[in-house]
Amino acid sequence: MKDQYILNSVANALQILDLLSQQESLGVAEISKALGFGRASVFRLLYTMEKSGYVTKNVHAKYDLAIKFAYYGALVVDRQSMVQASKPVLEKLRDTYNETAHLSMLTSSGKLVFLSKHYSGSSLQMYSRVGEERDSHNTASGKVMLAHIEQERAEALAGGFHYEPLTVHSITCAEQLLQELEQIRQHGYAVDREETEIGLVCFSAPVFDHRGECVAAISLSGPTSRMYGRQDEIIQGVLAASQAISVSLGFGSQRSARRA
Amino acid sequence: MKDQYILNSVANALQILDLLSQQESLGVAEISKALGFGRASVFRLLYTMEKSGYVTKNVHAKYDLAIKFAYYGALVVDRQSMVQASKPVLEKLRDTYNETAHLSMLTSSGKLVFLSKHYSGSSLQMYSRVGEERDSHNTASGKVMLAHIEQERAEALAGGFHYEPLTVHSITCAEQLLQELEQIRQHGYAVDREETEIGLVCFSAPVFDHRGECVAAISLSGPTSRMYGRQDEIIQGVLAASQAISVSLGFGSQRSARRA
DNA sequence: CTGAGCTGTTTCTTTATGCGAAACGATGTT
DNA sequence: AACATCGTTTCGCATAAAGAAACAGCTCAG
Repeated sequence: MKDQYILNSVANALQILDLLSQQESLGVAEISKALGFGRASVFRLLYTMEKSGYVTKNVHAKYDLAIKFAYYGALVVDRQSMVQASKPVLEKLRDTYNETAHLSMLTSSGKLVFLSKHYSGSSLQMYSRVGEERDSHNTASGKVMLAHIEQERAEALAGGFHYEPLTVHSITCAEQLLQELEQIRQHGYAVDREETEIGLVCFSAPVFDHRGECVAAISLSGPTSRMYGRQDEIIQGVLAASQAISVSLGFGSQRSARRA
Repeated sequence: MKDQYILNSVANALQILDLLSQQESLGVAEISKALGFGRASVFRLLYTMEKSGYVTKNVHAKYDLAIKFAYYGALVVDRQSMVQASKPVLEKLRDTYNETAHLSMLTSSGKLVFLSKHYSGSSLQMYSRVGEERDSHNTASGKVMLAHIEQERAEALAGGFHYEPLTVHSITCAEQLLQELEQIRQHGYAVDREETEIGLVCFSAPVFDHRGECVAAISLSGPTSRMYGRQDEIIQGVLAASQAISVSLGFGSQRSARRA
């Protein structure tokens, strides 16, 4: 009895979808080998998912994720109220500094996920795509979110992270992370100083909803050369933007319980 | 024995996802009522899908599609080679006429789906979102695609459509549709003259890949007032754009078998 | 305060269903 | 022509999914 409520076939089907997200155009046998399910089972799983419109079979009997994912994906993103609320503010932020602006939130597993991206005109800019997940502990927005959720949850998450140093500036342990979270709370913003990639700097500030909960974070990202020279100015801009979004979500209109 | 290869639990799970796409924040009991499954079964299905990251449970034990859909959706769209190839061309087309440009393709069930949308700056523009599906028989791009796939498949699809007239200009039967497809093949482009909505006009042309297959269609949409005045000019622009995209997909580089 | 009527979760039992093994037919390769 | 490998189909058995019903927690009305 591994997990008493897991439905085997459903979990297997979803595993196939995950596999198809990593690699396109897979056949029955390939999936069978990769996941260790019988060929017949894989066939039936794919057959069911094709009839339901979640995968498509091409002429060579290779399978792919269906375009339905694009539609559902767009729905999911649009339903996050902060995406709508942040759009004009982030566009203005992007235009003011001509750097890429993001809106992000935490997943239930404590990773950071991008909800929207507003491209700078520059040809040198951060790679990312909406829906993508990153480690929270080496991104500015991830650290901002961790700093503003319940302390005990943040500590639990921090204890579970995998601190692989990506650059010489990376955070290497939970203690270091928790210490920085304290500073972030004091300053009201977070910085990623080339912690994931040399040359990439990122400033981030929290977004609060009507209950005073931190539900998202915004960030402005760009290359070292362009970011450090006008650091103070940019931080002020990011902070102002985050506050504007919070207000449009109803923050401060009631007596919102702000955490210490 | 309805469909011998359908896996019940998998199909049920996917039905729940479809339901969650229509309505957000549903509880176990609500889903149970809507789909006619037992409460226990719904709970187990949702439990499995949550562990696999396809749905999220919020604090009130209400379920929603997870953000994973956004990521997978972006992957699916990006993998369609014509999305990349068409981007610069469609941006230029949009800028030239300041109207909304779309790239679309047919689904396996013969509906039209939007692969990319390039917004015009105008405040009056067509509503649509990437991934959304429309009936093929009353959209310009749908008709273009039908006109350029295998004749017998087009006829089979045309016979299966549901011809509900949306405006006085709508196509009302398969014969009328097939007749128009013939004209579209002769002219090389299709027009939607307020067939879905009074006031909305749309011009579309086919995109061919390296084998000479019609794999997509592009379109330019706008209000009657702005479209009809420069009709000929716009049609030329759309045709030129579609040919440019076809060429960048390798059309014409080999001896591509063009259909009659 | 209490009881009715909702939840979501858990347990249990029975049956149907999903599973693997193996045969089949079609393709393509050596 | 023999072989390998693919997707599909069949079959029988053990398992796992489904439903009924008990349970616990909640809200609300009287």
